[in-house]
Amino acid sequence: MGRRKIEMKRIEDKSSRQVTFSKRRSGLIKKARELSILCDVDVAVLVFSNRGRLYEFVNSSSSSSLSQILKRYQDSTAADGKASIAAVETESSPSSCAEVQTCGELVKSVERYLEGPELENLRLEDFMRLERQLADALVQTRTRKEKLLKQENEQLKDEVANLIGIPKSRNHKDLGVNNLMEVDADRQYSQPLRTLPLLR
Amino acid sequence: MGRRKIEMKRIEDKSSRQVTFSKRRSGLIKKARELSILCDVDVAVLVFSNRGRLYEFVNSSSSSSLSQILKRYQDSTAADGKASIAAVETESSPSSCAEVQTCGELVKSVERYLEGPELENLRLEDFMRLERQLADALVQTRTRKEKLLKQENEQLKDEVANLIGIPKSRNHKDLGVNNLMEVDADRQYSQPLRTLPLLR
DNA sequence: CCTGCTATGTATAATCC
DNA sequence: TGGATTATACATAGCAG
Repeated sequence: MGRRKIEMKRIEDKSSRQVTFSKRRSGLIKKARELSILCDVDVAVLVFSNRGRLYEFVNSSSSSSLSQILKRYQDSTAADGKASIAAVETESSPSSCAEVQTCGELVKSVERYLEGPELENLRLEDFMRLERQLADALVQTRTRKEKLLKQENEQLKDEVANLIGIPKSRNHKDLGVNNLMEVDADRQYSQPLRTLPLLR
Repeated sequence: MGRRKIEMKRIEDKSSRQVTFSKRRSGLIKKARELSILCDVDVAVLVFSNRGRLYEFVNSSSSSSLSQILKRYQDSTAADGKASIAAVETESSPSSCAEVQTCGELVKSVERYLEGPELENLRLEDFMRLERQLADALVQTRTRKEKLLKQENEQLKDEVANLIGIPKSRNHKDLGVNNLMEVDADRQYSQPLRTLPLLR
């Protein structure tokens, strides 16, 4: 991009490194702005100079959570290098869904193949393994999903049966229906039937 | 930068907006990587697609506080319903393999949906999402795998052509073959042909 | 929907002031 | 040290398969 091609390694000359930093930094931020505008997406760029100065770009329409995080980061660095930010406790959901946890574990181990430090270059072998694991995980997910859909369908059927089959008959029947409705609400099911087309 | 200059405003055509997003996103991340290397500084780029997917670049030598913040950010976004899926372009293998790294992070964030603390009871919705993510990851993995197989096949063909087509003719031809072998070794291909049956 | 190609528009390394 | 200039390398918009 300049008079001649440069090697992709740290520029040793301090002066030209500084010049390049300045030029490329503004170039990067310009690109980020263009991307966010052209494609209507949220983009954030953070550049930390060696002297600790932070240059950033965050498009304005960006979700508040992002800017909050960045703000929090700035605050924390301004105040104290580490510490101060509330740690997010990660605690897996205890019981239920053995299949799911299996799936999660599968996925976890698959992840290691791709991100493990020992793999400088990813090998074909790893992709073969990954493919199998993902396929398995997918099957398990589909199984679980279908089970949920089935449960839901049965509940809905009961509900319909109650509403249509025995209309306005007894009060305690209506009570039963209401209970089912409550279950649905608890589980936060939404637009259940619209999901069916995605099954396969 | 293309056949003609484009206006700096949202690209209305959905298809070309998607294409531009893909191209410019990778361009931006490439620039970020170059800046971090050439100038020896910490750089982070976060891009959120409209579908909620997160593509990011963070140079590996980045100060722990930065990566911690970003990691924490990922967790927080994974936790809320909006589902930003992390697709990290990690430093590990410098060039190439964007797809793979994307896949790895995809898998990682999918895992969060299953193990995240905020999900007391897993919802149908989550399984729908998970299914899609796994399917995507699977497709990406297959794509990458097939690409590797293709490359490898061509190299092997060349090699065979050199060995059979021009047997024992010239020394510098043999040298050519050796070079190809070295490429194979570099990329750590292993047991190539045994993988074929699993292709589909 | 991708993948690849090519003509062009941009970014920028080197240079000059 | 900080711009301005220029020759090149690079990124990418529009197409084609």
